[in-house]
Amino acid sequence: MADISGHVTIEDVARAAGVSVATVSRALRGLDNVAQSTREKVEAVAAELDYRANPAAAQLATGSSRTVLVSVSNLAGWYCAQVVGGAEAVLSEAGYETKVMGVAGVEARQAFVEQALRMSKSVDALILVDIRLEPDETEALRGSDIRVATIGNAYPGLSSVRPDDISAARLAVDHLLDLGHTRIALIEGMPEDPMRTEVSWRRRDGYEQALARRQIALDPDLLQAGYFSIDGAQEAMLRLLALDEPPTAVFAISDEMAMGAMGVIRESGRSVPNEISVIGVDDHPVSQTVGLTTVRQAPAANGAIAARWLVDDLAADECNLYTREVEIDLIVRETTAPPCS
Amino acid sequence: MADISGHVTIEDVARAAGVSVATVSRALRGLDNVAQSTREKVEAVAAELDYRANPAAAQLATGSSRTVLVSVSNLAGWYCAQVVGGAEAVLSEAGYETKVMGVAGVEARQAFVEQALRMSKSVDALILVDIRLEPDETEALRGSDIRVATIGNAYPGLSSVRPDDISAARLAVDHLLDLGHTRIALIEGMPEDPMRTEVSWRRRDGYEQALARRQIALDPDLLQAGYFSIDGAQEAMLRLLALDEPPTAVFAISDEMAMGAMGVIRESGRSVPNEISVIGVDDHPVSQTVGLTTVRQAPAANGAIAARWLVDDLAADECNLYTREVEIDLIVRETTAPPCS
DNA sequence: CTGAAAGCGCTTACAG
DNA sequence: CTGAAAGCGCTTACAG
Repeated sequence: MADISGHVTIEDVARAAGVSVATVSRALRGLDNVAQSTREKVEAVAAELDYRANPAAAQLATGSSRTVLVSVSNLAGWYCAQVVGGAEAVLSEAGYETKVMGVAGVEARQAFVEQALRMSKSVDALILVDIRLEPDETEALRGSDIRVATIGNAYPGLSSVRPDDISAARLAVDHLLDLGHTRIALIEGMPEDPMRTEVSWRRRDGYEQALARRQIALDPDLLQAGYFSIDGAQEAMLRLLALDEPPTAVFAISDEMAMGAMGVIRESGRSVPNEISVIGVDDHPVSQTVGLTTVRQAPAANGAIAARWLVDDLAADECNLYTREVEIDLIVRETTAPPCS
Repeated sequence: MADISGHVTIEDVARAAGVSVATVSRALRGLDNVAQSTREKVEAVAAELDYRANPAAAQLATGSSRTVLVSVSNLAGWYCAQVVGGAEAVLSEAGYETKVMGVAGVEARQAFVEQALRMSKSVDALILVDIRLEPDETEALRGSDIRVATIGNAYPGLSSVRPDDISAARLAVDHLLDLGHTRIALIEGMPEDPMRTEVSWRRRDGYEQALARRQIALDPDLLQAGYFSIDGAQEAMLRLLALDEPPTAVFAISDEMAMGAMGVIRESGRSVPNEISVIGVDDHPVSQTVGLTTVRQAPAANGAIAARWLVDDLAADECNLYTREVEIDLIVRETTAPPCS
């Protein structure tokens, strides 16, 4: 911490140690063709001078930046923050730095691949979380020289990790069905393209499948968009309550939306779960405190998995295609109960 | 998106456009000493070749990386995620990339400044959120050539933005006092050093001041560490309920902790707010859904403010010292009421 | 085991 | 307005 020496270069170290810059470079990076005594001297001098290699120079020479970019749809949201946190932990552990980029809104989405490609020179790999890719974009990414892994969505030729969303949704809906509900609402993400994420429609698929198995007809009135936001879910719930025949249970595809819905239900004077059951997905940290029944997913672990793949491939100079579907569990708490009859 | 050309360099563009690399460099960066016709030709060629400047090379030549690092104590937590999100939005808007680094745990904390300094060559500025600095570390940072801004804490010679935590805490406690409570518990962050953040003790100061003004003696039993986590707060609440004379109100210095406490209170069969009032700070998105009374702070805005300072200074090639204390508001909802007597 | 030298892809005085 | 050339600070064959 002592020296604040503006700019100590490898040359300064070489001079002070009485060796060539090549030797300094080798010694400091731990290459094995360096005499032990030389290495020690170089290390001592480097430490004394408080030398730190300039990564830009190293990158220019080697072509590797030792940083990975994680692009997320909503940097500040719980889900994305978890993924970023999980990824960053393994990356920094492995000696990589992590860059983040938020891709919010349609315009950002449009420019995204272009921007990612531009950054491809300053990044060794890319983790894409919950960003929907068009086929030509998938193609462009696959053709570029950076490795990519996606979380939440899966595309041909790209590594991906995601929960089995269809099963997750069926688990939730079956739970409600088992309790005796038949009028089950779905609060989903985006109603339709262009930002609509795969997660949303996969969970809807699960919802539809679960109902179909029990011969329950789909009622379009019970499908409401909540846009993955609390506000959106609150409005969706308001619409559901205004129905001639409101649902007796609601499945929201995120815990935050489930909590938003619960708030609205209670404000309307109805009780959860006695009059309306609510179930979410995530197992958000506060869900436990409000007793929300949910389907757990562990986004931090997903981020860590993707980061691990990338780091391993980078270290081995390989480029494998990995895919992983992670398990989900139903966590029954106090917001679900049989319908009151 | 067409070309996946592994490596188009400035030289390729120069050759194709029939000019020198110097001219390409000037034209593409919009410098003004370039003939309009030349610029157009160069731009056309660059676009056709899908050329993107290698940032590492630019950085080596200019010394600037156009990226800023934001270091946070808990990347995955709501508060930090908000700050990062707010900062990233203004940074990317201004053409900067953002790196993140989690500094969790004591070991990471120890190595932190060293690491930040090492990264100082690949970063133009640093935003430090809720990381406690020792005087010599502050000194080292101030002496380095990167600009730094801190959020949550303030240090001599470094720019900082933070809420007026003392007032925030007083606002919360006064609210409880005004309702008639006198036995008010505090669930704080870390009980003591080394990771204890300034926020925690500032809010405790506010708590103590508010009580002192009303001549209410401090009861050490009512002070419990919640470690800024839900689990921690739940345990703290359990200890409070086990007291011979439990509190009639609790002030938790974060909403998540407040919600954790609420859960425990309700599980114990007591009602909120009838038997025990609860107030938090943050205005976390789900707080609204559970009706939690709180003191609002806007971490995303703080991140944006700090980022804006840095970007402006960088653009103007200045290095100003900014400080800002942001306003906080009391949001009264349904978890606070007069004590039952 | 070590050094001299070329090269990575830009930017920026310096001439013209 | 434009070009030739030096330089940014590393790494890596290539010799020895």
